[in-house]
Amino acid sequence: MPPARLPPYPEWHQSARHAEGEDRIPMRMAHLFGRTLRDAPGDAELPSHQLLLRGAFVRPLGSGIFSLLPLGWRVVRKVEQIIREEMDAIGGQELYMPVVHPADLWRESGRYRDVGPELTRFQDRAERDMVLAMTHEEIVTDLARSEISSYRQLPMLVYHIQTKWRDEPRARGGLIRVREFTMKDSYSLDRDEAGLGVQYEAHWRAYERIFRRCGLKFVVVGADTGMMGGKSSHEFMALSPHGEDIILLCPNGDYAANREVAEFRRDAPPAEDALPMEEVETPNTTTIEALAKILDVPLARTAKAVFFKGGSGRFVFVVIRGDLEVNETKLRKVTDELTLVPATVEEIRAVGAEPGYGSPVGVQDAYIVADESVRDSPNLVAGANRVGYHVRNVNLGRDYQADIVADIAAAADGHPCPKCGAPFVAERAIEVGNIFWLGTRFSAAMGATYQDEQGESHPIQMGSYGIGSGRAVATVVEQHHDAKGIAWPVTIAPFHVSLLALGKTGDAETVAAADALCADLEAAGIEVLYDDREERPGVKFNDADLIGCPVRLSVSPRTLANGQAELKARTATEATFVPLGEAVAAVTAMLDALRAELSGEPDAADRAW
RNA sequence: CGGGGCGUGGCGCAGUCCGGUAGCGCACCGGUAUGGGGUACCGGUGGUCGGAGGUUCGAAUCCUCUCGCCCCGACCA
Repeated sequence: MPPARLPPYPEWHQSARHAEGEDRIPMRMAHLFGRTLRDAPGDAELPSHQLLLRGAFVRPLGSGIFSLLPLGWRVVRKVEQIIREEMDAIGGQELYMPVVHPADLWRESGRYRDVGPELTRFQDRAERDMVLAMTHEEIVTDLARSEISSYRQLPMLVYHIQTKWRDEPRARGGLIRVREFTMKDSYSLDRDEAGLGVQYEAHWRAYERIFRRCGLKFVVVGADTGMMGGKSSHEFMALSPHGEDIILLCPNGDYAANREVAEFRRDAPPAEDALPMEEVETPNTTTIEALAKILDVPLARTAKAVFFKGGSGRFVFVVIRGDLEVNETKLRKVTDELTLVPATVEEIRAVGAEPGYGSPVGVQDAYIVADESVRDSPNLVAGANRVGYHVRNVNLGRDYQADIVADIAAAADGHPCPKCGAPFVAERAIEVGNIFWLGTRFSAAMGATYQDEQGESHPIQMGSYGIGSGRAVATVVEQHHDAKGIAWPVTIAPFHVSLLALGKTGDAETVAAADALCADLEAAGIEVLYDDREERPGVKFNDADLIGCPVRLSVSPRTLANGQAELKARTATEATFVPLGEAVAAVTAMLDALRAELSGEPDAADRAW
């Protein structure tokens, strides 16, 4: 029966959750919303996914949709607070923008048409077209054109931390790739490219500080601009064997790039005189490897044909040297196709080619794209467009013409760095942040202009800069865990200290000592997760290791016999004992030492690139 | 979207091929002992087997349709 009215203060201030005399409620494990799991759900594969589920940080609601339980939400908020501090430090102003947008704004920018089904479109009750925000360039640009009119107002930097929705074709990897997610997006507004350059660099530095403060090891690489358009983009890639992206790193630090855009040095093979074409019989030889073997030539002396159907309907016929792979991102760019899908057998035959024996010689109604490698390599073996036959000594220019000759080859581990020639190291990585040089891509399309000193109007130079906070949290777990569980960097841990009351349940002396420690720690500004449950010590130790607070403090009849508490860092192998009266000071010192390693300043341990 | 796999108490799984009316471990509740690395034992609560339809005397098991989830690929600020 609900009360008719509240009893007078202070009685109502006390609840069943308050212990005698308490004026605030500690976070007791017995009342933590969300319980830890001994076994991870069977469909979780990544360490971060398993541990965040087992530790009661997140729960799935649907494919790529998660609830954040109290522990997980605390971590995310701490990451976001770090982001806020660093954004504010470079002049950012936080604001808030809607997640539902009128489609007309997206039509103005052109993205309503250009972006695929990952943009969710729907109609409201009045049958107006709407979209769910996957990012907010249109809204910022719309705000800018009404709020900004003079060069005197620039430069400007606004940012927001909000939910976005992208209907990914395939969510995967737990929190690494989700459909509903929170990200920080900032948008810079400048009068010219020089100003944009300053803000681009400021973000670069701020991002380095943010990720260092979160304890992430990362590298910055050049990247594709994708659906954002624009001129330049860098990605902040956290190294992880479970990363979706592959990045190529020069061991001398001269170059680092996402495989999607990575260039590599092409050493021109020795010149040869073009020899006459010569057809050879090659039965059952539909792969380049088989061809090289049967004719006993290196892969680099063969030309491979790869067939795509472009979004425009064009048949794209790619010729590349046999030892290289096609990079579809580069190919999309040079062909100006938004999408490329592998061509079907019927489509291939329709242009006069034969799957497995394809050659650009003699095909029709095809857009022929040749990689630089086939221009520079004479006398290659190509297909004969006829089952069971290939042709030796095929030469671009003499035997066929290409519509474009360009770099469309995928860089790979061991390829030479374009700057210094040293062999690349390929690493898997997770993209935790990116910065985009948009230029006037949106402002020109949407009419966001300012007037200069002469009264002339110019489009605003824009940049956009994103960090996925949930992905960053999962990535930290990928980099900071062991067989027992998570080991949070102190800067983003859900609580600073796991306080364990061990020994016989209800032992008055232990409970009193632990209660007192809890109150003293909290009074010192330390966040405590207090394990007061009626559980065996092993259960508490295992849960503390799983949840991963950076410091563990235990009291039990055994430690109290010496007037001590046991202190252990999550990552340490051995515990130490401290007198009860010095426990708070010892915990504070340990936390300070951990914080000192995560100041955001460059560290000698950071890798050169 | 193509290929593969899986949906049985909160979690992990068995049972499905060879229909007979649901089982094990963990968790949870009560109890006894224990009390520093997921302790032991006793006694319990909880599911009608993703959903719909069909075959059958009888369906978790067979058939049809459907929904959802995971993995690989395609795709992806």
